[in-house]
Amino acid sequence: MDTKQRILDEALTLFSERGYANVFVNDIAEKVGIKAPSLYKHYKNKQAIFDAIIDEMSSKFEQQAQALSINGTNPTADAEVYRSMDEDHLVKLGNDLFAYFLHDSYTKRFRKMLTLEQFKDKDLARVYSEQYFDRPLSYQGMLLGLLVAQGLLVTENVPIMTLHFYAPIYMLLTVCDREPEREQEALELMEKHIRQFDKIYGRNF
Amino acid sequence: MDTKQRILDEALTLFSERGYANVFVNDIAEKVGIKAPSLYKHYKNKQAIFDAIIDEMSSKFEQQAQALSINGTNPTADAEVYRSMDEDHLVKLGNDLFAYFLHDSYTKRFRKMLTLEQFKDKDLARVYSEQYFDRPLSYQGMLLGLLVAQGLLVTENVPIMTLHFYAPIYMLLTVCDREPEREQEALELMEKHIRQFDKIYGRNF
DNA sequence: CTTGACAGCTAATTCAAATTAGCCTATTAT
DNA sequence: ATAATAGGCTAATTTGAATTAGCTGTCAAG
Repeated sequence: MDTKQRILDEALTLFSERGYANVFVNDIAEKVGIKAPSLYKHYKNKQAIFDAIIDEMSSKFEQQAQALSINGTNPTADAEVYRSMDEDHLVKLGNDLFAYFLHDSYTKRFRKMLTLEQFKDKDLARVYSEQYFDRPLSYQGMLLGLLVAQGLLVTENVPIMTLHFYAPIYMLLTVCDREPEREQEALELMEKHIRQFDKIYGRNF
Repeated sequence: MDTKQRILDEALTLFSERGYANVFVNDIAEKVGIKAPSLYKHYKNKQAIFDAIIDEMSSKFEQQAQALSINGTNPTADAEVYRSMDEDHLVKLGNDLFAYFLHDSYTKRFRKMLTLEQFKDKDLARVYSEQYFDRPLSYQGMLLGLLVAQGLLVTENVPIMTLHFYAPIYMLLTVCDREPEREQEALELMEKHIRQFDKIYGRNF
């Protein structure tokens, strides 16, 4: 990985741990293995590093949005995959989602960084909400909607059902971000949550 | 309010908007209407102001824990209140909870401040989780447990049901904290959430 | 082979923010 | 009445972090 990229990577790590203001260009340089002034060969200033991270993100999200969709271009094709969905499949879906959000290094660091910077301006607020509220609800709503269409889940209100599916996952995720030692506990709650979700919304027979 | 207290109050406001590191003692002094060096007559340094806020909080929470319990010392007395609980009562319970968390000035500023400082150290992480995860789940679990005992709600797993009740509320709250202009939208989702919650867990007849 | 751009370095420089020094006044307790 | 204290002020001082200046070696292109 070239220096320019390594700077972003190390900066992201530091920003996610301490927040922008508590990270010094010196810290970043040190992690990269160069001296602070050398950073300026690659980025105009500290803010430009931050901005580059946000930009890089935005494009990675585009890709990710595709990748998460198992067969992105054709939602009805996904339906095949879920035709035989049962509780264990749903648990797996939830666990995978949780594991991805929780352990994907890039995702995790970015989320933590945004958590610390979300109130700085409207743009960052927007990015956070998009990424961790609107988009997941919309994507999962689509998936769960397929299950409803299949008759595997029953509800009159898919968006609210989706909220019921996702909100606990989101909340447990934030717990793990701030207290990683509670991950096991969170995973157990996760599984119970999904099993109960399935019991509640599953076709009742 | 005396100066010492006003300092805490203005500092809390600023910390909640910008985070500790982005607030200068000068800013605090200005809001209070004194010069920066005068702050040091009241607090040893900037960190001591932050610490005092946290301490003050912790004690307010003690009180609050009592206040929230309608009849704190005697849970079974609460049961009376809820004997005739129906969907509209539940909506009101949720709305009140939401409105309190969202609009109580002190609570709101403190929550936002903690959001920005939660990764600084284990203590702060603990305080956040206690206040916005463990305690609400435990308290609401108690209340919802009463409704289950009354036969007004049905579940085999009260803690998970409580998660289903609270997690969406929490999530919508964080949305409003970062995008206050979405409050209306959040309130509507809130109400739908609770109505669906009631439909799901309510006795089915 | 030599030139220019790239990416590093050390040594300033700048600037802003926290804190301290030392003075003044008003209230309060003796 | 006066001495002590509390709480304010202005004017330093200190510190530390971001950035700039300007030098150097490397390597690829002509």
